[in-house]
Amino acid sequence: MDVVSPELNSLLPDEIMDTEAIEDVPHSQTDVATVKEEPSDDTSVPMETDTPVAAESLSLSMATSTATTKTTDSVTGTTVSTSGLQKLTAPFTISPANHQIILNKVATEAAKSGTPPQVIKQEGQKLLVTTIGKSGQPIVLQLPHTGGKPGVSQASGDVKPQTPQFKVVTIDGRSELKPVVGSASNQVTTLQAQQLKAVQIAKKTPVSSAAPIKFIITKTVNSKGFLFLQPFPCHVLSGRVLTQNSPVMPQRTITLSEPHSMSIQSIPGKKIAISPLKSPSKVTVVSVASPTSNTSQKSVALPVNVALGQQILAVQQSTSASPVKVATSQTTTQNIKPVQSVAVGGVSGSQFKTIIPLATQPNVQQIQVPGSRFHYVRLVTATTASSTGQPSGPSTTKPMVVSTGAVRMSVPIVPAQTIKQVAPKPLTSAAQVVTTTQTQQRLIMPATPLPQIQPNFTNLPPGTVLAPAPGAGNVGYAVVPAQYVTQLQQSPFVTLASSSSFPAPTGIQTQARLPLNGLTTAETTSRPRKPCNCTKSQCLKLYCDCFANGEFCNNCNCNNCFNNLEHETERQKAIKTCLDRNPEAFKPKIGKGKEGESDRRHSKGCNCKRSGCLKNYCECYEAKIMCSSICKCIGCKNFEESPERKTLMHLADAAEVRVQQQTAAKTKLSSQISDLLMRTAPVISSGGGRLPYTFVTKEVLEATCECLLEQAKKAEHTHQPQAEAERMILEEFGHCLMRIISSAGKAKADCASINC
DNA sequence: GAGTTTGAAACT
DNA sequence: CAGTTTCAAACTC
Repeated sequence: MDVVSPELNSLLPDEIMDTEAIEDVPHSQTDVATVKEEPSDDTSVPMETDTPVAAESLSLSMATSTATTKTTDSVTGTTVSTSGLQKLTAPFTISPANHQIILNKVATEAAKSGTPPQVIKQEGQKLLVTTIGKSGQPIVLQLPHTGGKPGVSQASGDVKPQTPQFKVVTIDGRSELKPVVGSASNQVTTLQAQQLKAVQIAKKTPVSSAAPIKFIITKTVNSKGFLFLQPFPCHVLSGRVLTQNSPVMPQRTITLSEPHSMSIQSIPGKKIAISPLKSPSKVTVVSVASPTSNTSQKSVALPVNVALGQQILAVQQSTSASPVKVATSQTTTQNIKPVQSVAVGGVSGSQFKTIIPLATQPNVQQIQVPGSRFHYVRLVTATTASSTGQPSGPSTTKPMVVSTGAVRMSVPIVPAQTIKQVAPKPLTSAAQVVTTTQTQQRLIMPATPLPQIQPNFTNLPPGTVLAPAPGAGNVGYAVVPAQYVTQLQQSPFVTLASSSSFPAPTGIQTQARLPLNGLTTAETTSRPRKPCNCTKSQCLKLYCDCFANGEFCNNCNCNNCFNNLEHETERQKAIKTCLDRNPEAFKPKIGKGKEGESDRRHSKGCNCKRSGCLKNYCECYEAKIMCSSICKCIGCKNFEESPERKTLMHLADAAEVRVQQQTAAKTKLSSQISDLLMRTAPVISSGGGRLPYTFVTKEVLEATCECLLEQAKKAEHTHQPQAEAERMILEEFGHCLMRIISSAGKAKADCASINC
């Protein structure tokens, strides 16, 4: 699996327009995203795995949401409609191999495939989703200009679907494209701080076990169109996500209530739970359908709270290699399976729906990002069970492999519940998630088969992401550290899907470092955690700081480490054990005070006996907080009036100041050097010749000195004051330098002309 | 870098 | 819940 790059968010338009009409786009379209054709052996219609009969649609509706994206997949083709797309600048690539959608894939990749690169552009809002035609013809979905201004919100409550302007285009120029079914109701409401964008792509349930792929992406954008990746706050989820799968039930509904803008993604037939993370974090959820599942998926209800400005990405993948189709909940000329729907903010409608079919391969590669905690994401295994779903339509049916770019979810996840329906529940203030500019991204990737362990989401480490375990109808969870996704940003070489035939999108490298919301990745990423040195705990006990902080071990010095995705099963068990022992084991020990840091205190208090609580053995002291009444320490010197503590603090402050000064000095020096190099660089590059100072030969130097001496004599003869004399000399020196530089330039020009 | 100290976590 | 053991980080030399 490929990880979505941070720019994926940027790709999402602020506004998405629904389109019902399909327009053919010339093959020469330059703005089209590259689509890779995926040969589909499966002539049968790819359908959702979880629901045999009814297609599932996921819809997210938020009072504050401003953008809506909808994707529909009909038997004959795949249709994606989006609304509010504003910023689509990154290439969007679909990889046939894994049925994955790759976002931000480098253009070179597309070029390699021999297909024209697909680019989603914000301006034209042309491309949203591409599918690969069965015939090998890529399909390009194109969105016409909405005319709406980005960031412009419509009056809340406006559920009036916009006119579908979404275009589906095949590379070969044929209009075989699938009718855009189901008009996405586009509801735009005024965003207080951010705008929500959700894109949902629903796919019809495959008749055969062939891989139905569903892909849901929701995205939240602030008023500036920036996407924020933020850790999940450990808040209670008030909303519920309902993903129950029933052959009888045509639709699945996930309801999310959020007072603020939010985005939610749900995957039909799969369960996705997003657990609360650190407040500013965002979560990306990717669910993968199990290849072997042939039965209806278990219904799961997930209460979900979406934080303001947070973004959620849910990706559902079917394991089968069959072509993926996207179908909207609305009727189309073609058979469409029921789709799961997710309603947010109590607003009904298909708004903010994004379903993206993904490759079914559950390959997972460990990606770790320092500093963050687990994201709790509950992934629902898509069942590939043979469903009553309509057989694949005409030859136009196109298998689709999609890997999406990074998705952000800022939704605390409540323990999943088996609920068929979730009533829209307005988010309470308590459920609010604070949105920050943090750019961390979360990715949920397929996990190895997991035992039926359903950790208490409320107690999971912040930032944990649960990935579905492949299996028939089984819902597995893979707890993925929030850093997982972030690491992708930092480590472009890491791919989520090892099996993916696609090379890791190189675009992630550069894109990952692109400033998001004015902050660079480095700025927004917490500092790397110290590597652990565990030898006996397998990094699966709280002794291990990595594990205790909900992180995978990365670049650690540990031995026999099980704190990675390769040992997800063991890891899950360990987490469960810890939670059984202490439900708050993964919660931060240092609780934030109500008012500032002064109120911060250790949740349990320390038990120091010999350190006087003035060494880092003491967790209170280590956290730079004073011991409190709940501490059981002996001989504590870590209190306000403690002279020892003050002395240590002063020393520490002084040391810190020195370090900062040194750092600042180094930074300044480095900057100066860089600036100098930058100034000289043009000379080098332009002329390719010698630098000006290389012309300062001995003769030139002597001549310069003579000029300066002459100037000094002149000042002396004219009885100029010393200051004036110095000024004259310096001025002359400046002239000399200018002449040297000028001569150097001329010499280079002459040389260049001669060479020519 | 090796050894010691320390206190949280785990265990009984 | 208390006592003991285990463990890895912090610390010292």
